Amino acid sequence: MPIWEYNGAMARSSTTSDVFNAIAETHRREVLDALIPGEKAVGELVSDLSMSQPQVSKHLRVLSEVGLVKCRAEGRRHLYRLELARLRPFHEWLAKYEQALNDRLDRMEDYLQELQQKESGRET
Amino acid sequence: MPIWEYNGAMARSSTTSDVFNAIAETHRREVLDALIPGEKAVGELVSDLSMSQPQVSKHLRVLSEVGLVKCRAEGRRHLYRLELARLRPFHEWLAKYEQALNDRLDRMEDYLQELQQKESGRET
DNA sequence: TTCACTCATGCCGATATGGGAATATAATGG
DNA sequence: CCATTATATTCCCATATCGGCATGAGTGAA
Repeated sequence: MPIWEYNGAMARSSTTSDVFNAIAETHRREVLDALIPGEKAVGELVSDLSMSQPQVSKHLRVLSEVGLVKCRAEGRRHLYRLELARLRPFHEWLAKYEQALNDRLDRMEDYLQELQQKESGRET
Repeated sequence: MPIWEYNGAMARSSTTSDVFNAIAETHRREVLDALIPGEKAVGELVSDLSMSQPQVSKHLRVLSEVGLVKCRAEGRRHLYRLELARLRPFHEWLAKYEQALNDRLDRMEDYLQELQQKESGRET
């Protein structure tokens, strides 16, 4: 279908280049977890987690595309390792909300202080 | 199709009760962002972000189901607010990796110290 | 009550995605 | 070169999900 006849119906925003989507899948998070102790070959992951080999490979590919893991070939084994730096977007996203929370608390504190000052002003 | 003839092909693990999946969608994260300043009605969200009303409502529903937002009815307006406490799963998940990172650094330090001791032992 | 307003749902089409099975590709050992 | 081991890729199906559109539901006002 030509793009100019585009219907308007489009599913999810064609992601998988997005860290948030990469970690959305339980199995993918399991793979990441399994890599915490350190570098592992695909086969090890397959037996550690109980997933099929193609399944693991595919998830590794997604994780790889978003940079959450890096691969190193050693002979015919492909060793994958975490790339923790790539969690940064997620970390920053989260931080934004903490910041917001703190700001709110600060404002509330200011408000309370203001109230107290008014109180003490009336008392003198 | 009867369940006992179940083929084996199953798409994603039927989520949407998973916080990680809830924030996987860009639009959903936009909704959350829009709520940072504070409680807002659906209509406000619709005009702030430029999304259709049903679209916003549906995303709010998902966010609601995983507890990331709470709703309060005021007349015919439905006011949604962030439920920051629900960000905790993210924190914990992230912490696991930061912990792992620190542990690795510690181990490396230990290793270096060990090396130094061996060195100094040989030097005496 | 009836109309207007605000939001939630249901239905539908298009698409993205995950998993299984089989197969291709790459590296190692004989 | 051939067999084996270790991964990656392809094909296919069932399902999940998104967005648009129309409609239903709840509340307030005339």
